Amino acid sequence: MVSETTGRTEWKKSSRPSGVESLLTTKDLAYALGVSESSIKRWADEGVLRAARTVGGHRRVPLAEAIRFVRDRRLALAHAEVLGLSDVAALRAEPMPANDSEALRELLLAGDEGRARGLLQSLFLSGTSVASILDGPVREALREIGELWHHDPAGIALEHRATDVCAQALHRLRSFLPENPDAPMAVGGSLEGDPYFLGSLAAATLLASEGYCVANLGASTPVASLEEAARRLSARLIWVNISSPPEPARVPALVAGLARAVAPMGVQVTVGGSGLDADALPRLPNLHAGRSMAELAAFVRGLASAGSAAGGVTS
Amino acid sequence: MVSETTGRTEWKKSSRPSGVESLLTTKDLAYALGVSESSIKRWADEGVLRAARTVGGHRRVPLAEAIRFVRDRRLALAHAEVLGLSDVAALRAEPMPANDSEALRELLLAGDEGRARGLLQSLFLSGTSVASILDGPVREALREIGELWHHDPAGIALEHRATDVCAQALHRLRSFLPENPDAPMAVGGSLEGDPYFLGSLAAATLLASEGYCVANLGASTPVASLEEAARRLSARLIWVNISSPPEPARVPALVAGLARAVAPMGVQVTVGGSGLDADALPRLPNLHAGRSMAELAAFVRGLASAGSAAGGVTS
DNA sequence: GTTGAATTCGACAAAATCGTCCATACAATG
DNA sequence: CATTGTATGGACGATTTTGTCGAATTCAAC
Repeated sequence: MVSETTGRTEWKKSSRPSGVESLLTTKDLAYALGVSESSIKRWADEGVLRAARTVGGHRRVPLAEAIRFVRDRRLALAHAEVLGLSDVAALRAEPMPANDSEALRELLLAGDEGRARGLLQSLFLSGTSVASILDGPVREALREIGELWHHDPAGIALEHRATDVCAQALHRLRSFLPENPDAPMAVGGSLEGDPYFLGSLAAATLLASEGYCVANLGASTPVASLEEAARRLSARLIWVNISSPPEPARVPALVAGLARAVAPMGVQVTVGGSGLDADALPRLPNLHAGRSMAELAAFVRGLASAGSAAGGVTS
Repeated sequence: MVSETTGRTEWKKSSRPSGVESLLTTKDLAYALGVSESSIKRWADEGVLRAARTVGGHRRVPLAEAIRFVRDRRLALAHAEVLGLSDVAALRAEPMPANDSEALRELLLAGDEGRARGLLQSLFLSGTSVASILDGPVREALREIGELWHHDPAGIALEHRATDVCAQALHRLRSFLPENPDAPMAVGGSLEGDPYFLGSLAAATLLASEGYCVANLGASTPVASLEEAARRLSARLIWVNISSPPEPARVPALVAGLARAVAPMGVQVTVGGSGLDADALPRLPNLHAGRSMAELAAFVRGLASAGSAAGGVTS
């Protein structure tokens, strides 16, 4: 079930351990089929769609009936992932994990690109913040996949494919975000020699969702290039993702040098990532470390608020 | 929904948040294409435009089918934004060099993400094959950008950003392609230690456009992982992208070993990329080198033809 | 249990689409 | 020039879908 206001995807848990049947509400089925709730109600009342009733009179459509209905009538699906995810749950004879992270991990391990994308997309469309999606399901699922299998070829294959699927999903999320060429500019990437591009892509997606105009330089970008790009594009913000730097000990000096170099331009530098030792960073007025996308989001919101109040940041 | 009087697209406020509907009504599609509803209805009834029906008989056109139709018939888009192609609409604003490669290069150098995406999308929509797009504008523009500036920080920044913009564009192109889970599977990536992901992404996009179900393992993937993924996913084809391998001399042995390992499964191995010395490869029945995406496309079409004619390849 | 927010119900009005028929435009042909 | 064939766009009542509202129900947290 997709909840619009709570912003979470919740799957019904059946009290019976066996023979569970997922029941769809009119809203969920309407969303999956791309029609209005009124139509679902009418079809159920006409009898063409067999719907059960709760004691209070609410319609509930068993998943199997929904699938039969779609197939019999040759209906097109607007959002197959709703039915699809439930389908996985039905096949496994147990509900999909209520936890979105577990659900995503299972889909990624199964190599189910479409439904994995669908899960992230439906989270986004149902109002979950990009920060929550990235800090939650995406980060968790990839961390677990990475940890469990980091040594053998099959594990590497799973991890690489999972990363690609997440990258696809993030690119599609970004295509839903409005673009504003007049928005303040942000530039970023991973440090030179750091091959992980997903952290930087995640930061780019987050900043785009926060209204920035984003230039992602991707993996293995020298700090000098970040500085140059920031200068040329008149960026207000630089993000640096640290995942697997070749020389962790040099990271603090590198980012500190970057922060000092761009300080005269009034540029803020934010650093984050799994490979970052935040405590090792020197304290500079325009250098900020964050452990999560939520923190990055909070920071840029703070910037925006200060800017709109004093006019200093956006000027 | 498209308002007739204002001529603008207005989204229902109570339904899901922003996003393009994946099922189009006749009115929406007519507005997007700048034709009458009657024409849409007629095309759908003739079968040249495959439309699903609602329970009550209203036509609904899946977005992917609408895009296929536009591409096949070389139709102009009057209001591309209705189809989620606002990048294409933005492209119309100002004149471009007649040469697509030059135009793309200029847009990438200017960091104009939107118009760069729009250019590639409009090439796709006007019927240009994915292979031609990749071998032409994308390859040319990136090659020139890479050659001109490969040493200084500004050049690296430009190249990284251009690569990211192209990656965005390819991901969006892929989102236009129909997905078929029953299609033959293809697996691929760049060799271990080779950090360039774009060549692999390009190959994945091309194969998707040729009807394959694609699993892209991305940059720096060990051959053992490619083999394992091919085995697990029952792939029919492996692509290997060679851009900047750490030890070029070992490449022939690596891919030859891969080809031999998967030969018993009847898997074909295709190798390509700017860093490949095709003549150094050993001759094996299931190992193929190609210099361009057009060659890769031709090869897989040959595979498909042979398979459908003799049943030997797909058996 | 009780409570409160979110969801769904039922019924109605409003809007969109259907199928069909016909007028127009244009090119090819005799 | 007249005729034929073909593709397009518009008009129409009938049907289907969608949006809206107060009241009732559900669900999770207390």
